[in-house]
Amino acid sequence: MDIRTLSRKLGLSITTVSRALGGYSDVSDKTRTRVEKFAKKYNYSPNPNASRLASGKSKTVGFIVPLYGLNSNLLNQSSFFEFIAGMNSKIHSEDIQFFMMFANNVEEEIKAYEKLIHVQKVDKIILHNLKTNDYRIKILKKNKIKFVTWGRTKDLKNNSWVDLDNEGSVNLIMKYLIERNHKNIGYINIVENYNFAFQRQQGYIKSLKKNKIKFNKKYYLTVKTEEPEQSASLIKKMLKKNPEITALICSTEYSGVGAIKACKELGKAIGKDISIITFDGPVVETLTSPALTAVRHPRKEMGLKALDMLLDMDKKNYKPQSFLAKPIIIERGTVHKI
Amino acid sequence: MDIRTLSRKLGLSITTVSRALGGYSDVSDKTRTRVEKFAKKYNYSPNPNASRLASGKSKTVGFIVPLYGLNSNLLNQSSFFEFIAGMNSKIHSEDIQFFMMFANNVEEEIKAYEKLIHVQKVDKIILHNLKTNDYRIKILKKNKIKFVTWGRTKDLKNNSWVDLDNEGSVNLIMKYLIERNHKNIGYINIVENYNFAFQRQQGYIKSLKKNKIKFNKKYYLTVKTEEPEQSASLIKKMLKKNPEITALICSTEYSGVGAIKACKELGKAIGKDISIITFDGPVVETLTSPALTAVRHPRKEMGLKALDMLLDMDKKNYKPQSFLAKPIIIERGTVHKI
DNA sequence: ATTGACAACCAAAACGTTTTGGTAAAAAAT
DNA sequence: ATTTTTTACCAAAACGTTTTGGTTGTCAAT
Repeated sequence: MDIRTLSRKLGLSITTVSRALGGYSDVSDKTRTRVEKFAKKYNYSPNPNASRLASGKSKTVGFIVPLYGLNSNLLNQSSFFEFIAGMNSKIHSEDIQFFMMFANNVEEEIKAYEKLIHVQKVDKIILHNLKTNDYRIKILKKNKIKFVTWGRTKDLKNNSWVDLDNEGSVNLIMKYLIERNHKNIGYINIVENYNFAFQRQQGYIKSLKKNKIKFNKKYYLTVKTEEPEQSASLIKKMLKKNPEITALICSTEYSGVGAIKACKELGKAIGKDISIITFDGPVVETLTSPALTAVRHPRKEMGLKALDMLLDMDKKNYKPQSFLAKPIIIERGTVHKI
Repeated sequence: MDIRTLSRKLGLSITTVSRALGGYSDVSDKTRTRVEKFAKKYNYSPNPNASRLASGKSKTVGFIVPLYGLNSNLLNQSSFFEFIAGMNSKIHSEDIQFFMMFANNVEEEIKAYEKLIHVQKVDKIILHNLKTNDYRIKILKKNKIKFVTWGRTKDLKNNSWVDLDNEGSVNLIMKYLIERNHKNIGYINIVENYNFAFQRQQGYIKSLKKNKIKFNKKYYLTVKTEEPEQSASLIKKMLKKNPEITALICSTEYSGVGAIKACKELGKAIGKDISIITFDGPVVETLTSPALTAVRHPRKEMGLKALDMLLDMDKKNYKPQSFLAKPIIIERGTVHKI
């Protein structure tokens, strides 16, 4: 069914049918509802290619997935695909399409953006993993392509972004632990030149202050790798020197695994003598024994919000927005009450 | 740059430019190379929407990701996204686009297929997770949409598919173990009503026969869940009753984790007294201690092949194809030589 | 010298929409 | 009663390609 035959059935012009379905005000309500009825009846939906061609709008959201450097392990991170699933869920209701490309190195990435912009003519892009002075920003601005970033950045003013609430999640954990009478709380972070790691460190320090607990640097350590072994040995040292520690917060699931190992080796009963709580790593959390109590971020929601913002940008009074994903705690029994 | 201005610069008609770039034979080689040169110089590439509209071909590959039932945990399975990355890599070279949708329940899935076919007018689809008497097959055949399946099925004759070589991978493992003088090899499978589990069981039995080792049903067990604990307790029992077992093959990374636990609890030195080898679970394998020796399937390649097949279907002499992904072993030290 | 085949090109139609620039009738303002 | 505005509609152009159905000129075969 195309618009021509539909308009004939209705006894209307193609124009009127198009404008009725497009929501224009120069169609009477009576006619509009009639058109909508017929469209539904005959299962009409505009040919997307014709529509995009005629309107000059591609209605395409671009998204490039880097698989190199810091992101070479990305396919193993389910959180990433939760975000994508969140964005994509908008397809069900909105007339948009996605153009996702994977890039195995910088050259491929640059070419991918070129393709997105000049061949596919996407009108919107979701950016993530921003670097300082990011080359992509220039390209996007030059081509006047709207974008939302996943992750905050100081480089950009007045842009829309979504991000994890890292400070908030540490706050949440601290509150959770302090309510259970923990005071000597250790934090195992990943090196702070990761943005999220820095934010979590800040959250830890601020939370302590708020609860009038002195920051003890002996309780705070950073690891460089994602290897559980490294964490394990550092944690073991920390716990040996500071046996008064009753709870450990681990910034990654890898250090969570390390923490379990360290505690076991020291003969500490997890969830009895010592508590462990970790950040979202859904695949790993339940494989440890005991399964890890963890903080979970609603990444699907984050993806959805990012797309909402992108779609909102077409509206007249659009103002930059931001969204912090609020975490929740999933209890599994590695945290005890004193 | 559009084709009109390009053709003017060349002093040729639009038709000739289009046909030159389209590879038609009614253009002289001289002209064709000239056209190609200019196209490159002026960075011309046809507007995809105009092209799709005029040709009546959407050049779109559809792919629906179920996130319910058996697949509710899919976003946590990196292997899945490796497959997608493999398919998508074709975007870099071919003039195609993907239309991926996530479905949270059957209703959404059905609607998603409708959308794919009637709104987006995809001309090709990759199907996976086939059920017997799958409703989707009927829809696709009715609408004459070409498809390739991920996973073999007996329901279909003469269709193209890609799949893991489950029997082959068990063969590979058995050979690997037997070369290291193992004879009493245990197998921890998941319940055999999963297709892949059945194929692996067959591989195990055939491999034993080929190597003239008697199948001992005491060495073979199946687990129902993905919980390591369940595997651990069953494996412990098995090893207690049959201490002569020197190697364990685990069909999932979850039972791999269980196996490690069981062996530790029995005081067996992994990689010394007993060997453990598991199937691909990249996130988990390296988190255990010791890290697990595992079999890895090239799922990216599988995705790529699936797309190759789909594209080949447009050719004249197309015949159904199939592709079995050949596994490799990643050594990490949980397998010893006797 | 005529015919047929072939090579190389092209004008115009087609694809299915949206948008532009109207018109006619009805309603409101003068 | 006339003019202006508003409402509700429409014909035709535009979007940028591909495809159809040619034409023209060259060369070989008759």
